[in-house]
Amino acid sequence: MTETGWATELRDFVALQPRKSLAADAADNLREFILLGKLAPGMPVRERDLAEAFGISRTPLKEALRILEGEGLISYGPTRRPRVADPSLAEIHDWLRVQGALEALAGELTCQNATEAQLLRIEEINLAIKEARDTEGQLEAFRMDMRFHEAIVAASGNRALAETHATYNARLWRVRFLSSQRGISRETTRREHAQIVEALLSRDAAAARKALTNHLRTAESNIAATMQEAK
Amino acid sequence: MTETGWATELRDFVALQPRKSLAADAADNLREFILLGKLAPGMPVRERDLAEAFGISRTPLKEALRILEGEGLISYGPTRRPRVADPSLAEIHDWLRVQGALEALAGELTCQNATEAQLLRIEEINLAIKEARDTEGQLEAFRMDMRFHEAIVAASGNRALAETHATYNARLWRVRFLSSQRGISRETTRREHAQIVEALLSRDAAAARKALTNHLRTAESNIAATMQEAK
DNA sequence: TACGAAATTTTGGTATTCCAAATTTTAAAT
DNA sequence: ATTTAAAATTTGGAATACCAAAATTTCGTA
Repeated sequence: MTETGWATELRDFVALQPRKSLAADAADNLREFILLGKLAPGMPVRERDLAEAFGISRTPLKEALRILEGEGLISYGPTRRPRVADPSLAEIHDWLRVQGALEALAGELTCQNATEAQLLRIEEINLAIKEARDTEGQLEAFRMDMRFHEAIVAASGNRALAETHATYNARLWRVRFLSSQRGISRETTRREHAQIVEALLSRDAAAARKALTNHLRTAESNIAATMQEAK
Repeated sequence: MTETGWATELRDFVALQPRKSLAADAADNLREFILLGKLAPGMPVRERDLAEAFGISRTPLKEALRILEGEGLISYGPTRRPRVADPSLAEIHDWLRVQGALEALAGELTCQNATEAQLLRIEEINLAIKEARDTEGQLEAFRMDMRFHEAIVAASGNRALAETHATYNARLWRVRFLSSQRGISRETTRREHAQIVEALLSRDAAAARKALTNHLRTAESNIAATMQEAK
């Protein structure tokens, strides 16, 4: 009997997502390690050790390092030796400015293009953040916060924007997480998120741009404060 | 005799620039090929053939493909087979929006941070564009135009912004080049460039943002027209 | 002739190996 | 004890070999 119907359909569906490579897996795992601080910033990365740790050869591991280089999590020295990135405050400042511009654009586009359902989903996530703060741990609440911003960018309908934004999110994840741990300005965050949601729901592009830009500025000073006292 | 003085200094200086790898070279060459249209958009890329053509093995060539993937010049299908990217008008539209946001930010930052010398250099490049249009060929004039925008972004002093902008430049290079070949709206370009330079020289951040955003809108409609009639 | 299945070829992913550059260690000289 | 040169080690870059998945061709059957 020739295969037909749902079986074929399911197989095609599965086939649509590119089969994950060892390199992509390693990149995911390594990213997690770096973001959670299990690999200290500035620490040299030895390909052979890491490859052995992951149980893969150097070839895919090298590729994983390249991926993370693109995300700013791994940096290469003048002699091509990789190490865990250790961005200065000035670099992070630069990243936040770009991230701000991207989110501001996302806000505008989302006001224009998002479906009503997408906007409601954004509002929903924002409400879930508060709950997560109480019921789940800090980390889960932080993850929810990231998802809030991702949802806004996704709703813009601009795939390139979403991808570029994602790489900046990766670079900034750790420092933003540390900053959020300080627990300052919870009330400020709540208010700024409310402003963002309100602007989006009323599809006021200018207000959305303003609210998101302002939100990033706040993040900037929080991060600066965090890094100062960490030093 | 122990090596000292200028010899050591020179060696250290040379050592500072990362030795370029075969992969980086191949990426440069391949990028050129794609941008000049010697590899048609949509064409499948066979690693073995290309590696042989470049006289290198597949290992560094593969890496070169990854680099160009990051720049949007190579895309991978569901079965991990690489091909020369063939962006739709919708995708290009998305890219231009992001590029616009990046340049708008660059305009703001340049007004704040650029040295006087950098601003004069930007003005100088803009003047050189007109000359190149007469004395040199179209391609040289186009390259000068790219340099104009690069100089603005570089003057912002934000390295991450410059890098991200560069990747979008790479993606958009070919379609912008084709669009510029149509030769329409030379006068419009001249006027818009003048507005940009004026805003920067007077360090009027709001005006710079506006002028650059507007310039990108113009590029957008030119490109749309070019692609329509090419189809 | 048209269709489909099986055999063949092609292709990218990965492991292994070798090599040159860079780093570290060792040892000798002052 | 300090410095410097040479030897040994470590490290990333690149070539090669092999494999499984995918695409193509071949060939038999209706």
